[in-house]
Amino acid sequence: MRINDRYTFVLNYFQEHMPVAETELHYENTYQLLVAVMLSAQCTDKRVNLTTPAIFHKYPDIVTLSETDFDALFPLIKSISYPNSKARHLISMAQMVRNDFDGEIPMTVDELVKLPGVGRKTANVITSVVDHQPNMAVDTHVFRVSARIGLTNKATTVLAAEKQLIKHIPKELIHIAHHWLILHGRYTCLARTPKCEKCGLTEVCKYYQTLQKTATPS
DNA sequence: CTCCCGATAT
DNA sequence: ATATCAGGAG
Repeated sequence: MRINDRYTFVLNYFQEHMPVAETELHYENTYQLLVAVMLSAQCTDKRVNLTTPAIFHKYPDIVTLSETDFDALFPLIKSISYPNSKARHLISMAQMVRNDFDGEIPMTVDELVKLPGVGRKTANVITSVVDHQPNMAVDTHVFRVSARIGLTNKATTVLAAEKQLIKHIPKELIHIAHHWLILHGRYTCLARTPKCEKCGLTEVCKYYQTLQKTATPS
């Protein structure tokens, strides 16, 4: 199957079968989204959502977050993955936004990645979700699902996967396709035990085809 | 490349 | 017991 036909099939499937794609991180503004995404590294959204209400109550904006210290913030995120790194990064991030960006969270990838704790994936999420810029954030789900269903061809790095996805997905669909891939990965195309019997993409899925070949006949 | 690093599913 | 979770820094 040609690569363009593959993309068309997958995007049409998501368009018709995926419910309204919304991020499951809870947030009410750009500041809260940035904090939530920074906390979500190697952690489930569900667990992040358990911790953010207390954080947003105690630190309602960049200024209050920039004025706190490690010992005050750490207890609020100690049950998240990598709490030490994330506590330090959150405070340093808020201080840099105040000092170098006039207190406003920047809205370009190049500026966002200068913030401590903010990498390319987080910067792509912020600019895509908040400003609808045609950027594709490649997280663990997007990377895995894209490889399995053949949207990315031999991409060994997230950057290579990002470039291929950007090249083939229409600009106006990129930010929603990002959510489609995440939700598909989270609820159907699971990392360890994918629910192929509930997936409508098996006919184009390279991973599924391989499973059929190697399956021991019963 | 390694390290960070708690909670949950399998 | 081990794999995985909206990754990033050194």
